[in-house]
Amino acid sequence: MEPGTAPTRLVGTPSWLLNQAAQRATRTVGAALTSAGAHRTHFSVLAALDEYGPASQASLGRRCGIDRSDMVALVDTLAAGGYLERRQDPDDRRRNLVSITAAGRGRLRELATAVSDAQDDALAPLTAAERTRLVALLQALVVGRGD
Amino acid sequence: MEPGTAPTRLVGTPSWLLNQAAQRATRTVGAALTSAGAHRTHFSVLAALDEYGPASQASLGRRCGIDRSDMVALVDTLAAGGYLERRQDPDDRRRNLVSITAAGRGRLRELATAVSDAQDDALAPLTAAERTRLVALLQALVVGRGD
DNA sequence: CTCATCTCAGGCTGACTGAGATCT
DNA sequence: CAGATCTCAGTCGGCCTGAGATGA
Repeated sequence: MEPGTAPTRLVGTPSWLLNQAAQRATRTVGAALTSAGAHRTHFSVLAALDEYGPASQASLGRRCGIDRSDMVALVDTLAAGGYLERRQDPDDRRRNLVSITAAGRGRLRELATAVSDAQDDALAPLTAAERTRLVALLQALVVGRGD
Repeated sequence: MEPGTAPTRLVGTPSWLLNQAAQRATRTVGAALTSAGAHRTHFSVLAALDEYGPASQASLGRRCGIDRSDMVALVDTLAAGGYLERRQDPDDRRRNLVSITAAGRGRLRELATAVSDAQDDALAPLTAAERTRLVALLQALVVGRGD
C-alpha cells in the first residue's frame, strides 16, 4: 500500500494544501487547548479583549471571525469562568460591553504558552526561517499587506 | 466599528492564519465546483485514480485525506455518474477495486479547469512568485520534502 | 422607518468514532 | 489468532440563516 502518496494534482493545488495543513494544525492546537480546558475561540476572544480593550460582542465577532450567534454561549462560558465581564453599555443599551478581567489576562498567558508549544509541534517540518516566510505569505493572503 | 482588525496574537499564529486562508480558499473553490455539479472530494478521487490507476477505497482515502467511511457514499455518487467503476478485487475479496472511466477522465479535465480558475481568484492578493513559494512551504509541511 | 445588536432555535457540512460482517 | 477492508449509524464542532425583541 502507498500510504502518503498524494496525487500531484492535489499537491499542486493551494486550496487542497491549505485545507490539509489547516486541518492538522488545528487538530494539534485544539488538542493542546482541550487539555488546558479551553477552546480556540476562548483564546481568540481573550486576545482581542486584551489588545483592544472592552468591546461589544458583535465587534469581537468581526475581529476574530466568530459568528454573532455563536458568540453568545462563548461569552457565557468565559464569564462563568471569571475571565471576562459582560455588562450593558451605558452609551448604547443594545450592546453588551465585554471586558477582560485580571483572571482573564492570566488565562490568556497560559493559553498563549500552550498554543505556542503546540504550534511548534505542528510546524516541526519547517525551519524557523520558513515559518516566518509562511506567516508573512498567509498574512498577505488573509489580511492584506500594508493596506 | 473596527471591522477587519484582527488581534496581533491571532495574526501572528500560523494555525489561525491557516484556518482563515483555508476557509476562504475552500469557499471559492467549493463554489466553483458546486456550479459544475461536483465536490472537492470528487476532484480528489478522480485525480488519484487518474494518476495511480485502480485502487481500493481505503487506499484512495489515505492518498486524498478522505475518511474511509465517507468514501462509501462518494464512490457511490461517482459511480452513479459513470465516472468510475467499482468491482470486487479478485486478488483480495475484501477490497473494492475502483477504476476511472473515460467519462471520468473527461470530468476530471473539466473540474481541473474550474479548480484552477477558482484558485486564481482565491490567491489574487499574491504575486505568481509568492504563490509558488506558498505552495512549496505548504508541501514541505503537508507531505514533507524529498523524503 | 431603517439599521444595529443580542439572543435563541435550528440547519448543514465535514471530520470523525464505533461496531459488525467479511476476508487475508 | 491478529489485522485489513467495506459499510452503516451516529456524534460533534464549526459555520450559517432566520426571526424576534430591544434600542439608536
